[in-house]
Amino acid sequence: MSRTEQNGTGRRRPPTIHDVAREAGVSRGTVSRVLNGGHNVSPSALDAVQSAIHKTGYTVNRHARSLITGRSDSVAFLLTEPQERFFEDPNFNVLLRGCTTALAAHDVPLLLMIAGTEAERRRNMRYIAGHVDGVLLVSSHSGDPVAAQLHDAGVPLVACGKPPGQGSKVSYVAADDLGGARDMVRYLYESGRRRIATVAGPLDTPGGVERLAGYRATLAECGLPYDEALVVPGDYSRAGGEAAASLLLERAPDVDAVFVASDLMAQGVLTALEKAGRRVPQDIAVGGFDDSPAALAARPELTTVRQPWDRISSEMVRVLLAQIGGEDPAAVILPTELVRRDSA
Amino acid sequence: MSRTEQNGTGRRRPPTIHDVAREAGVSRGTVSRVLNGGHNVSPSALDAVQSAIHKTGYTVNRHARSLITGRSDSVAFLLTEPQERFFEDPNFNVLLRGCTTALAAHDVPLLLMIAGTEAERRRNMRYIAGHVDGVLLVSSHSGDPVAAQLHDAGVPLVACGKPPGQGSKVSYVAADDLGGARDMVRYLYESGRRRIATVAGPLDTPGGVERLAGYRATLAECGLPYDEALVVPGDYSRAGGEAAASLLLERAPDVDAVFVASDLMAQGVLTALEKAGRRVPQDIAVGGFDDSPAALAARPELTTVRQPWDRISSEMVRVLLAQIGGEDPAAVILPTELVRRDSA
DNA sequence: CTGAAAGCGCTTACAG
DNA sequence: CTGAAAGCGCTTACAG
Repeated sequence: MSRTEQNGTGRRRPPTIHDVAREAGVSRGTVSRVLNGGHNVSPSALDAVQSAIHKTGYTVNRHARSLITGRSDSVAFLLTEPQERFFEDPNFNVLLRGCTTALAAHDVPLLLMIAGTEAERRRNMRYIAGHVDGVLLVSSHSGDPVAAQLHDAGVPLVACGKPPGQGSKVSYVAADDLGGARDMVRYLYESGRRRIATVAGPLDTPGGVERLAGYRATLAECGLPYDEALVVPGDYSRAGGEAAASLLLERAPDVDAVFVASDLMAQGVLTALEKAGRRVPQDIAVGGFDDSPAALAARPELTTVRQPWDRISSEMVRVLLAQIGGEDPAAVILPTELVRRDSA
Repeated sequence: MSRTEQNGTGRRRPPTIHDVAREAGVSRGTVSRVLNGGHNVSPSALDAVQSAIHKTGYTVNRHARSLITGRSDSVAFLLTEPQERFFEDPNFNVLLRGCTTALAAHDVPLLLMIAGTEAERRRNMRYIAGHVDGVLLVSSHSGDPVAAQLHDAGVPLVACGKPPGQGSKVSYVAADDLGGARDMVRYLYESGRRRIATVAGPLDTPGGVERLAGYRATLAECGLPYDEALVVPGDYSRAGGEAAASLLLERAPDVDAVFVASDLMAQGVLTALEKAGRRVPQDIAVGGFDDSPAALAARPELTTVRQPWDRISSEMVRVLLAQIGGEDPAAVILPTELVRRDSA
């Protein structure tokens, strides 16, 4: 039975470097050199090998390569979020798809790992060390030890958003939360609003903190007083936004604008305002954050702050691959953009 | 430098089967036998190896194992949907998470592959053959050739929903779409509705066809006439549902119930009915399909047909792993359940 | 039940 | 620029 014939299982035995070498009339070492950049290979040998590769349909056996290089040429996308948030929040999809696509361009497969429970987290950590070249980490809890653990284990890592309490040892990519919040609040001010409230994100997440800081700083810049009654914390969920808005209307019935720290919460805010009989934007202007699919699904469509998800995911991938290649960690902050629609 | 000391890169050199064998005082072959089920190993050797594994912190090098076994011990989750649907439809998240978790229980990593374009599809197909033991396929287009291609390439495969035109050669797991539609339509009938319309799914998808068939059959069983004016096709998107409902109100203003083939479309239907000033469920009852997170986000909350996503994903994984292990393809149909909430 | 040995497909000094 | 050779960490007949 020749090497390329059917074997018993119905799968063909794929060609190896040896088949290519024989076909090209060179040694296996030369074929390998061609595969790895073509350095120290004569033009004629290069040519012969390339057409032999084409003719045989050869593709490298990654297991054999990984065994010797010690690299897996794959990357994990590790999500440490409770189940509900992953299902509800469209931002994760955008990010996951962006990273998958950006990695595919480098021929690097993405292993999806989800750690909703402590047991899953341990299992994933065990797998990561030694099976994956690096990790794209999506996690927002300040209590989450996974960034520190991965860093300590020497695993190349880039987080989406600044991991709390990691100083600058860990790479991350984030939008300019503070600047985005500032743009929105200034926009509300310039459209004549003077009682501007905010539904904040969780204050144990860097994004939540920064957006609130941007709100507060801009109020000061505009000469508006900071009124604690106008600040309500949220949890990035739709239901949380609705509850926050109800509370807000109770505490400050004269509010004329709300900056909401996420589009999903803003959807909840819209629901609460509608129930309360307040018109948006006539009575109360509502500004969101993210420009996620939720912004377009909302009624009215949300004026919001766009996070550049495509760039966030491609930068995460770029920084991670660089780090796997030996570069030092880096933090990347990307600008946001105010998107005007109907809610403010 | 001993084998377990730091090397230059800050990573430790992980223990190998050789370290375990030395520690346990047996040969590497015996260690390997323990690793692969412990057959033909004496109790005392088993014991020595197990504690040596524990002591050294040994984990198998999957690359070395794969090189020799020819298996990768990994599985691809291949999504061939246009970008928008993946972002909008929460069903994908539920399925993706379910499969990830079910595979994790078998220590099998999931490679996420997304093929939105023809180029991505080709790249993924090239990667799959030889790098992955099997594929979980999520794709609904009747024109999609990927199921046939994978099958022809001899790659173990299980689809979510019956792949169009594949006979019974390809394994799949699906909900009982026809039965679910029947339950809903019968429920609407029994609550007194007599002008029951439907917003159907795409008719080039098996789910769309089956749910429509269930609608039609139940009408007949209830002695209601089949009126083409009451049947509007949709595309599983929210916007499509809204458009369909507008059209429906125009064609049949006396409609008193709508069975909508997906929750996301049902959200759009609710929006259109609200705009038209129709109360739900008083004037018009609305029944959805999926029991996705969209059903709970809708106002009023949707009465719908639950697809058992947890079981669908775990069955997909079970059937795929069985097939990788040599079993024949199989089709699995899972029962649905009517979930009563506020919209009908 | 066990060990010695071959070999999976590749990369990489090494010597020329 | 090139080939011969060692070796990555494992599994699996084979002989005992």
